[in-house]
Amino acid sequence: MRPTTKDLAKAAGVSLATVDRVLNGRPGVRRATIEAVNEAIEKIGFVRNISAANLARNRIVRLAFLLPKSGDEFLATMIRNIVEARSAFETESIYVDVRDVLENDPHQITSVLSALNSDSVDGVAIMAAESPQVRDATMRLVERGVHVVELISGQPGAHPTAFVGIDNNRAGATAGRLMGRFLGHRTGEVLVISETMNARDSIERRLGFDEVITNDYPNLTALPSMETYGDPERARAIVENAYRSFDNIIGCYILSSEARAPLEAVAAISNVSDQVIIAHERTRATEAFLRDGTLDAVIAQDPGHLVRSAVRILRANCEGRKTIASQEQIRTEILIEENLN
Amino acid sequence: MRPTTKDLAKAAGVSLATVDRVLNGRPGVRRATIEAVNEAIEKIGFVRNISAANLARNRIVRLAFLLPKSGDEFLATMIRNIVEARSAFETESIYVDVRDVLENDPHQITSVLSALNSDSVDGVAIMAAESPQVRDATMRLVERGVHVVELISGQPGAHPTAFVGIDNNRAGATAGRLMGRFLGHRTGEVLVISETMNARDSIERRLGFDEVITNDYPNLTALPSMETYGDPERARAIVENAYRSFDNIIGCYILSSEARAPLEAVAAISNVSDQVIIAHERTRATEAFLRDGTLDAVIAQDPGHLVRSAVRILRANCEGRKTIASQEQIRTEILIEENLN
DNA sequence: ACATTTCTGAGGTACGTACCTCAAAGACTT
DNA sequence: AAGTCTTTGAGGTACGTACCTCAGAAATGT
Repeated sequence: MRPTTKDLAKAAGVSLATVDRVLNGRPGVRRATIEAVNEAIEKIGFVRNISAANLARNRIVRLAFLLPKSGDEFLATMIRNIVEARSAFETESIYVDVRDVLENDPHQITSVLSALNSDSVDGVAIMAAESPQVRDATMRLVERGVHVVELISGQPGAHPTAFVGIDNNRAGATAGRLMGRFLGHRTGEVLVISETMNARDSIERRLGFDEVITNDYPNLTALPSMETYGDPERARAIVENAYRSFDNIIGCYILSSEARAPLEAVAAISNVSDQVIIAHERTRATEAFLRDGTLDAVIAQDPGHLVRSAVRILRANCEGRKTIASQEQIRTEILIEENLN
Repeated sequence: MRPTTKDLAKAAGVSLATVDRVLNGRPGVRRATIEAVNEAIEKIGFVRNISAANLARNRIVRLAFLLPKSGDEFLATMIRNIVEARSAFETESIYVDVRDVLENDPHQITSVLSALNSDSVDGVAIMAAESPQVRDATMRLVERGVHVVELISGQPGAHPTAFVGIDNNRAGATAGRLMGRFLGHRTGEVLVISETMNARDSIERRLGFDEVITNDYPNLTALPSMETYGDPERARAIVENAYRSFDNIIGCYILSSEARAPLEAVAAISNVSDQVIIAHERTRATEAFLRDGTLDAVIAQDPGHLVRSAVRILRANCEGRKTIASQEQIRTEILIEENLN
């Protein structure tokens, strides 16, 4: 049978109260006694019974996801994953709340963050474009005792908080490699479309993409990033303009998570079967485009994994536990038609 | 505050004892009463406190992994993942045992399975080549009250047991598509190397591969499968023979999980940079070959995910719970150098 | 109306840990 | 040696569920 605190007390030659003080880091125990208890823990292989601890603590974990407010299909998928997993979380006394934050408004994000404190929430997963204000507000939130993970796009600088997401430089490089290999020896231009190049993740993807193309594929010319600002009209306009200006576009890399509008514009204006088109994130739209051959590959991260990973990390932080590192590594997935499931 | 069984009893207008009978499926409750309790559960949103339940039950879950005994690096990785996750499992009162089963010996596997019963183990994850004997033994094991999942390669036929692994047909098709796209318009032969073509997974991969090559790449000829029988000497011999017999080999697909020996043979005999080489499973060897450019792509399934998924499913089965389906879907991953983490 | 069976209630103990109080032992200071 | 401060022990209650017993109520059959 698994040893209990009682066994531990006996093994360490101390009382239950002292064992309790050591286990829960309470004051008033001599260093020598603490060490004796720790040695006994090693010796008898004591492992805290989490069920009993949770029950005794009667503690719940309150988490919040702060997500941009946008019609983005990828975001909708994220939210769906959170909602789907919610009942499973509640089973473990984890209550997850989703809050919309205005997109691209550091001021509003900051005010939301400032309103949070450890009385109302134990952990927060933040998905926000980088900005000094957001970063500072995050720091202060951490100082107020709230655990934080950064989701998908991290804030720059020294990180006291965990990051949950893929390495965007690597993701861009992956896209670049596939573009180069799928195009073979063909010579021409590659269109690069982004919602905005102000976001850290877009910049990193672009850098990774360019590095591969520049180094290994002299036959390809990656055009300057064109920004849609999330506007389908504008997307269509810049795509039309691009295909008018360049007469040998043989590839297209859409590096933001909302691929639908740019893809539809490209499909409407050019012959997609002559081009290699690569986008990001698995959504209903990108899946459909993969299946009908419009898209050649999708670089994706699993939203369900992102959500569960963020929750696991926050919970572990709240309870002072460690996580299985390999389980929290978000993979940069390559999707083609054949491996959709 | 979260409602407890006491609240539930009050809401349903019955006693705690009756609530307990309903919740744990004990006999001696009228149908009408059961329904009243279930309605009250819905109404007040009662969720069983798992911590308390586990504590009260004081029940542990004993699981066993039955794995082939082989020097296979992929298997070693699997075992490493099990061992690494073990302490995290023990935290949740799950005890995992790993047992070696002789490879390719249905008789021995069957005798091991026959020796198992619900007194010594609650759930078993089996990884074994298909055979009628193993299948029957599995069925009998299930009848003795032991939960079973089939790992990586499932037994054919009607499945009362869960399967944890990828769709090998899809995996083969994925390899075929990448082979075709990476080779572009080049014309030539593609070598296909397998440890054995008796295993279900190998056959399925081959079928998926051929379907894509045959339908979409008339410029490519997939050669008949060559079997190494796990013998490096033999691997070298058949590879040498292949490159002597065919003078225009431009691709190589290694479809079994042990890619090292065939890869080394191919690298020693031919010029790998002129060929597209695709293998399965992420191991130290395939990672190194991806990094040095020998391998062009790897089709993989995450061993850590396999292990955790098998354990989660078995545990849920033991406790009569459901799992989050999407979490247990093992992805067919495409790995190139750029997305190795 | 009776006996019999089925159903329900009341009450208890147990699981292992957290957290509390109070007393007492020990260490240290002057 | 007396006083103060630190450390330890003993004992308690609480968390929410599982599982047990036994008595009594309700439904069923004759």
